[in-house]
Amino acid sequence: MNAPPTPPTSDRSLDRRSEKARKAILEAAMELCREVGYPALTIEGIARRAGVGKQTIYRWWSSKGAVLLEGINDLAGVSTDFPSTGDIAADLRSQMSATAGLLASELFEPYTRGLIPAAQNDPDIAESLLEDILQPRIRACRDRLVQAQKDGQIRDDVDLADAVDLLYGPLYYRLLLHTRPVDPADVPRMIDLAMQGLRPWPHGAPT
Amino acid sequence: MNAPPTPPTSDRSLDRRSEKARKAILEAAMELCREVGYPALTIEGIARRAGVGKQTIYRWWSSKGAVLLEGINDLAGVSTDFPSTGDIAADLRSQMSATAGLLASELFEPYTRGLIPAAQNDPDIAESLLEDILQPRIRACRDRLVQAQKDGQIRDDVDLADAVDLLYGPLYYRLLLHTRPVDPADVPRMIDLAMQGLRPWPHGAPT
Amino acid sequence: MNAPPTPPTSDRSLDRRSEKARKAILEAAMELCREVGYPALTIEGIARRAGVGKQTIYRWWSSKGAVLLEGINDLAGVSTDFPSTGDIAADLRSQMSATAGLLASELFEPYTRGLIPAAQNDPDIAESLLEDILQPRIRACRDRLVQAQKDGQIRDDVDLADAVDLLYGPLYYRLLLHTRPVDPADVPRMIDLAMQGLRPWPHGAPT
Amino acid sequence: MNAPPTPPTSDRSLDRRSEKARKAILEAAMELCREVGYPALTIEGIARRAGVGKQTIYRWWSSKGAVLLEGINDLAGVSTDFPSTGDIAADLRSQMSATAGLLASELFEPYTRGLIPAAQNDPDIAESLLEDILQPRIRACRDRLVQAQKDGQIRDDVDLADAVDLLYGPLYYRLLLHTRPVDPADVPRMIDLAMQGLRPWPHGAPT
DNA sequence: GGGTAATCGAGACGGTACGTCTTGTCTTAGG
DNA sequence: CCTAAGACAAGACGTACCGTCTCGATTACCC
Repeated sequence: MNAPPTPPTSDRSLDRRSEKARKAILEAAMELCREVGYPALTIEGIARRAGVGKQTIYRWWSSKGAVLLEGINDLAGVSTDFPSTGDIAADLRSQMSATAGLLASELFEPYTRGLIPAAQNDPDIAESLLEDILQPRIRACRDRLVQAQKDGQIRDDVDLADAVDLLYGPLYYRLLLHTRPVDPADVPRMIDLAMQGLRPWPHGAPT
Repeated sequence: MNAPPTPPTSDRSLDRRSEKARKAILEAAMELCREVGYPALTIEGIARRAGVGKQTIYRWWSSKGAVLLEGINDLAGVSTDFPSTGDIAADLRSQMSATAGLLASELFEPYTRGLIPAAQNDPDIAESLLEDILQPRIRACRDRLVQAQKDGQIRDDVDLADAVDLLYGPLYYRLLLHTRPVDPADVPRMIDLAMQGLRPWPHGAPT
Repeated sequence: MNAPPTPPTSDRSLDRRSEKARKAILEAAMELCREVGYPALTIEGIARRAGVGKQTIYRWWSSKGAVLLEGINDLAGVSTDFPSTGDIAADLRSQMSATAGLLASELFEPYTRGLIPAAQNDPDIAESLLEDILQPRIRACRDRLVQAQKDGQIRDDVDLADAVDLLYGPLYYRLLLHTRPVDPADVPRMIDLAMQGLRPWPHGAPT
Repeated sequence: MNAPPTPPTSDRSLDRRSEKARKAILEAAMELCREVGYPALTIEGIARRAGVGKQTIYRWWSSKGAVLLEGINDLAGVSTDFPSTGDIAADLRSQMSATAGLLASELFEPYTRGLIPAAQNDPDIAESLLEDILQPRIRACRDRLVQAQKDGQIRDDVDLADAVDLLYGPLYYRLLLHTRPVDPADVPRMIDLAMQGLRPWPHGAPT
């Protein structure tokens, strides 16, 4: 789906695409999504703000969601690596606090307000979102958990995909259902909880 | 926000509102949202399918999201009570499996595809969704956890709001980010994980 | 068409129609037509301004044109009589100057802006307008012309229906085509012209 | 007001306007006005029949009246010239009979039923109607009358604007007030009347 | 270093939906 | 039974965008 928008890694000297227009479009889309929200975000509006013809957008992207996706990608950059100090709890704390900070930042509103909603109704967006944005980060986390399990810091019988869900789930739950705002300060407490569990002691010991 | 749609319990003799139209609208909206998705859901389309004038929708609801909200509310009914057998893990399993089943059911697609996305961009929807749909269920869960804590089945120092996030987070994470489909069969495993935590017993046992 | 709106001559004590509502409606309609023009005149608007239910209008009149018709009728009153001093030119001058004054008056805008236009597209309005408003006045003029012809002040071979057209035509021509505003001061000149004709002398006499 | 609808004489290479759409719109509007009348004439209806988006109408015209105006203009064409045989009465007869024929023709119903009524309530329409349709014809008539006056066929003291009113007034009077249908056969009689006047020859003069 | 082909800004086009307004009918209370 | 009030199905209003299309005017490649 995202094929035409040649990624920066490919040979840009072979296409006549205007990098200036591309940047103006992504920036305009991100700004507008923050200002007016995703439903009111409009291809015409993006073109107007970017000083670009509508066709230039339609030529390279298939929907406003696809534009935002590329915008977020540019924004999120490549930092998918996970710290590895040897202490899994500490590493989770540092990485996930940063993540929580990003999710709560207004810079990432197009992600929350636009992409995740769009993904619920557009399989192409859903796939790109998962593949391009989420999976690299999930994989990085998972790799770190594998190491932690080898190090004996995580029980051997724990399915690490489940572990990722347990760690990141609460973050997105608060982000998307608005029960409580996402707050990096809460992250360490939640990590402790996930590590220790709710149960008072090993297995059903004394009353 | 949901004030005008007087619930059937209030004095309908002073209310000239047509119950027939109301039902036709809610049903049409839910159907259409499932069929064409939330972005393509249209007030005009709802009116057409319901055999109703557009004004009749605008008179009582402020947006397509508000219509869906009432539709989901009718659908979800009043069953917010939580089982209480004395075994918290068993109770969570039975309740949360049911919840996972609903979330995965296509009947609830308007909730996933429509309401949660809409809530990201419309504070009124967000508030009603939280107040009318989520909070009653969260409260019910929380009350059960309070009991469990009293019974010594949950550590005393656990913040129960955190506990709710830890339990329900993974469900919504999978639902909305599409990393893995929501599956009731996975629920017991996730509950065990949340109860026990990731960490191996500190040299045998905890406190 | 105008049957239900019982004329003031019939027994109003036998119907339960509210005279208060009737007057309020007529007045509101005339005012609004002057204020916003005929196309923007609305049954709802009339009802609102008159403090009356819409049904009360629909019960007694078939269209906004019919309301105006009755309003104009009330306004124009019964004075259809033509002066008869023995001098036809003088009588025409006095009568037609008054007519020109009325037509130019803003009180009669609903007639110009509403009824005459409406009559072009609604045969019922056209008929009532002709029968109730115009014909009585045309007849009065014609009767006076008959007398003048008997008195030798008008050629015997003149068709008096043509004469009426010749006299009143220029008035309505200016009124409705807006070539020049209707001005009572111009009336005597036009009457002289109609009486004398354009031709320099009897029949082609000297150069 | 008629500025945007660039006439075919101007530089169409800079004008991206679709001539096909323009023609379809004018034709549809004229047809519909004849079929359903002016009040029931609708921009949506015109667009539907013309197979055109509504915006394409709103882009170039300000109201349904403006569309009809252009349609009538296309229809009436450029034939504003007046015959000049030397006999003013004969020339008036030939020209005004033709005019009466047009006014009575159903082709011109949009003019009678639509434009003239619209002009009563819309100053823009009134101005364009006068400027684009009426004045050229009035001027042509007037010029012919000037010649006739020079030729001694019209009294020197006659104001020729008055003369035009006297000649055309009766036509429009019958057309718009529906006292009698407009009939080209009546034209010569009315012209004779206007030329000779109503008054008997001063002391019995003519034949 | 001109030819040429794709891209650019611009914006008209046929459409669909918006949210508002009015239509004419119907129902409800109150006098 | 008439009234004021106002809900109802219907549909037009004028506006905003959709996604496609056609214009010249760059622009940057290739020969």
